[in-house]
Amino acid sequence: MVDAAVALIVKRGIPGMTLKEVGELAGYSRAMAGWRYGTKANLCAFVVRAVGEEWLRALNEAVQHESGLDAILAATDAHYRFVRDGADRTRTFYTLWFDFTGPDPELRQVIANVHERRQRDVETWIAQGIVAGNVRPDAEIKAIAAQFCATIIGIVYQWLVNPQAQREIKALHEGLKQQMSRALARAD
Amino acid sequence: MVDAAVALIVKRGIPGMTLKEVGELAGYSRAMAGWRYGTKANLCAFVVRAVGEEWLRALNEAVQHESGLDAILAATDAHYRFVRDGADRTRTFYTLWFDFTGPDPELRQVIANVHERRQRDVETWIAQGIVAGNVRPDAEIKAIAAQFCATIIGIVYQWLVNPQAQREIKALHEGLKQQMSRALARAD
DNA sequence: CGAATCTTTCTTGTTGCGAACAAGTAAGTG
DNA sequence: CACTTACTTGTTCGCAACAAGAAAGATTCG
Repeated sequence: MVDAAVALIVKRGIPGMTLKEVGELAGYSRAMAGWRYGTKANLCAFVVRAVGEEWLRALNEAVQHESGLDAILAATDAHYRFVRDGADRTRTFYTLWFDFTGPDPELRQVIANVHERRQRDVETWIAQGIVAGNVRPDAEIKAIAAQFCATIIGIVYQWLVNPQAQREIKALHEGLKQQMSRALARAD
Repeated sequence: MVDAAVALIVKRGIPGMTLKEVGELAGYSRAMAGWRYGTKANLCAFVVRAVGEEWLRALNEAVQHESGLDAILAATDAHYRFVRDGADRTRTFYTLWFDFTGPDPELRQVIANVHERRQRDVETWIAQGIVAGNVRPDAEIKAIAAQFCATIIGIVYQWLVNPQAQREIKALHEGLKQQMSRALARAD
């Protein structure tokens, strides 16, 4: 069911993903998706949560043994791979993510949660780096973490608008790594 | 008519902005908006172009006499004011902007244009700064400009999701200025 | 063990709303 | 009086949302 929704959103966008077709593509009847998820918004939220969990697991695995700047660099690389390899799911995830900026407070909450979790992870990495001594001690943790998350979102946006430009997406991730290095490296 | 569309999008999001209500809110009949713009997508594109032009004028005015790093800092400040003062129009602009990531190639073109124009402006500022000597000569113009634009978009995204956090939006703009200073300042 | 009921899972039927279009009307212009 | 422009009412089609039913187990009780 999630796969069907992903396929349709990638192909025709959110308005083009009809509950009818999701049901039929999954091998059921017209109203199946509507019955199981109640509303279209619910199905969307479910997809975001499903892919979000997947991504979080992949991220944890990639960063596991790192801390400080290294953790952030590893996370950036993992994000790039996520975009490159899981293109359809990642695209759907972020398409919905951007769509949830609307006025529905419940949907907003879904992304607010993922977003805060993400930002806190980054803050933790920086703080660990300070303790471990491989990050400059006067780094403004919250500000830099927020900057990192903002830039990731901006990069993803570019990719959504222009998926062909693989090369540029790669370059943007590299640029972000460089920027974080400048911001966090000890001035030894 | 544009005002009516803006008001409705701010209040209820894009799906909640119906052509019927736009027409009626503007003092006309049910089908007025549909008749004048043809389709809903057309009306949206029109609004984006209208607000985009407005913003470009304001930006030119703000940056006019600056170049190099100073131009970028002035542009960042202008963007923050745009968010702070023209909240409704700015919000609508970016709400549509994010929505146009869908599969409709014509709508994509609208943002691709604005986006490219923006990025080229930034590249020009940096190049001018190199010529004038107040930007380090080995700065990677395209990469840094792309980074700047990506971060702006990321910042706006945060604002769309959480409009209350004025303080944080301000901080993100300041952080961006700092980041650009680090990337462009001469290493004298 | 087997029949009756209950629950889960899915289907067809229906309603309401919005986008898009068609056909019309009422102004003003040449 | 033709003719254009600016707008309105009328209609169609598709989708989301809901309601009511059917079919296939699972559960309970004689």
